[in-house]
Amino acid sequence: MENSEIARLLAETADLMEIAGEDPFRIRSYRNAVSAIEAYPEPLETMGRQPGRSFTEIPGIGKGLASAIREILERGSFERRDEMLAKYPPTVLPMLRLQGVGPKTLRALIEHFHISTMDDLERICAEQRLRTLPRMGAKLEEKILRSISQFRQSAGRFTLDFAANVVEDLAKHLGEVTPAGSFRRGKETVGDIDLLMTSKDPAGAIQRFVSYPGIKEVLAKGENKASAKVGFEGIQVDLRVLPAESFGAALQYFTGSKEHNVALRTRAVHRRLTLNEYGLFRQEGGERVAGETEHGVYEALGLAWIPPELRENSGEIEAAETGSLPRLIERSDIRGDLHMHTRESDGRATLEEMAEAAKTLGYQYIAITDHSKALAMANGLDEKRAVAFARRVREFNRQNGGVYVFSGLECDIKRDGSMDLAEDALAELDFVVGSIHSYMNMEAEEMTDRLLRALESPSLRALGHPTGRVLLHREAFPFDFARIAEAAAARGVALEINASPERLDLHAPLLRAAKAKGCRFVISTDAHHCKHLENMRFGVLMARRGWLGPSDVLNTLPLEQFKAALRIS
DNA sequence: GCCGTTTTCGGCCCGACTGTTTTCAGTCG
Repeated sequence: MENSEIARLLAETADLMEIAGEDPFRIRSYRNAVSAIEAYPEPLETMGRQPGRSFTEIPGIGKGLASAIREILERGSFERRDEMLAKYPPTVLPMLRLQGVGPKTLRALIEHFHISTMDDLERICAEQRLRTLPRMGAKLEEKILRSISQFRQSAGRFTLDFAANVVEDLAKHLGEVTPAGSFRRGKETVGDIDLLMTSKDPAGAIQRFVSYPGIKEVLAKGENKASAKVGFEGIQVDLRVLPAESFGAALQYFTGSKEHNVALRTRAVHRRLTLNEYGLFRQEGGERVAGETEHGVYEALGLAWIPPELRENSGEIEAAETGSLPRLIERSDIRGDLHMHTRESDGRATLEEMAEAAKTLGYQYIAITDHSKALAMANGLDEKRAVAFARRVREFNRQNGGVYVFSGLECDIKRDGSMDLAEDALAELDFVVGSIHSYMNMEAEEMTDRLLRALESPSLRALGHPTGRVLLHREAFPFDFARIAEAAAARGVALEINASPERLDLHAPLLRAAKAKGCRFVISTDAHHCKHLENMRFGVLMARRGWLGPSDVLNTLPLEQFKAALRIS
């Protein structure tokens, strides 16, 4: 069993305990354990088999949780979870994710209306019965209904990191598979996963697939194709086993997008060719022109091979025809990571651990950007602590020859657009990221003014997660993006591509718009522990979808050039 | 439930908004 699954069971139990109104400190311990386990580099299952070792080695895990973990590894659940599930069915849990619904409200709803699903809650709100409860009114009914509808829209979609884990696991089980579909295009959320492979023994490959232990339900099983729901969340995976001669055509076909494929097929027809998932053929005589490789298919259509991230029929075919496709940024171009948190605020690792992890990734530099004081819950830094931290970082760099650390801050942009910390304190820091974490329900005009004012701050280097969206959860807040991009370009403030798979903010259309306005970018992980640093790849995918090359992204610069860009000696 | 002790108990990040009230509980970050 994976660490993430153990963490999920504990988190679910903590949610249920919260609804039941149990001791908040005990619940906090569970939540601490969840993030400790998620961040833990070693599989607990392996660790549990090693004599002389105990889960209490992990900070945040004591005797009680260690025994719960042992129980989970033995039988897939533990006593307290079973108890809680006897009280409340797991179907109540998704309702906790709705805006305006917390554990207390949910408990009141369950007790008064005996609801157990989101459908029940929707009905209560639609019938305007929620308002019969104390302290609940029409506004909450509306808010919940809005939130339910948004939840429905995102249901059945998954974040990229989740899909990546499924793909990696399946690849271990199946051998060489090639993902296609929106996953291969690097779309920020995916609905299902398409996997392709070639094999001399298709039946054997299909059999291996349907016997994968993570499979929840086999939806279809044929000679060359099978579909199944995989994992607890039930993401659909389609596997296709193909003959080698049509692999490239199939890869092209199943990678899409639909719009891109329509344009390609039209192009083929103009050339008296026909393109399908089996290959590219002459209309007269049916002779195969291409199909073994994707490159061959594009070449036969008079096009350069198009990177999957660009295949949205938004100019890439024209560029491929004229040989003007951009040289896209790659993960190996990245020299540093400029947004991360440590224990100083709400991160889990120390500055030293982050620097070490960055070194392993081959980086030359990082910026530590903990939260500022407005995020009290994250133990954000005030002026005094920020300046002291900058001193500590300078000391670290003197003593340490490895990765160069820039002192930074993720400074809250307050309601009026001013910075959370005084400018003289910010001036002590090397790299200030400005981010909005509150008052996201402003009108567009007010929000635009707020961001414009923030961009006036002389210390600001980058605008963090600029639209504030959280995938599958919260929409971007409204503002005039074109004006902000123009102002950022004029002020020399970089726009962040936040690589956290929950955000992936900015996304492709905005990146292209911003690039056209002359903006520069940084790709940053917003890591809260060392493992998160690996999310850089998702940020790079986003940048590629936005047609960005290395010269558009500041953290491709080697250390000395980056310092020069910041005017740091 | 964890942790660290002033070591077997007592403390454990908190400030502000929202919608509902008419003084504040619950949510959010």
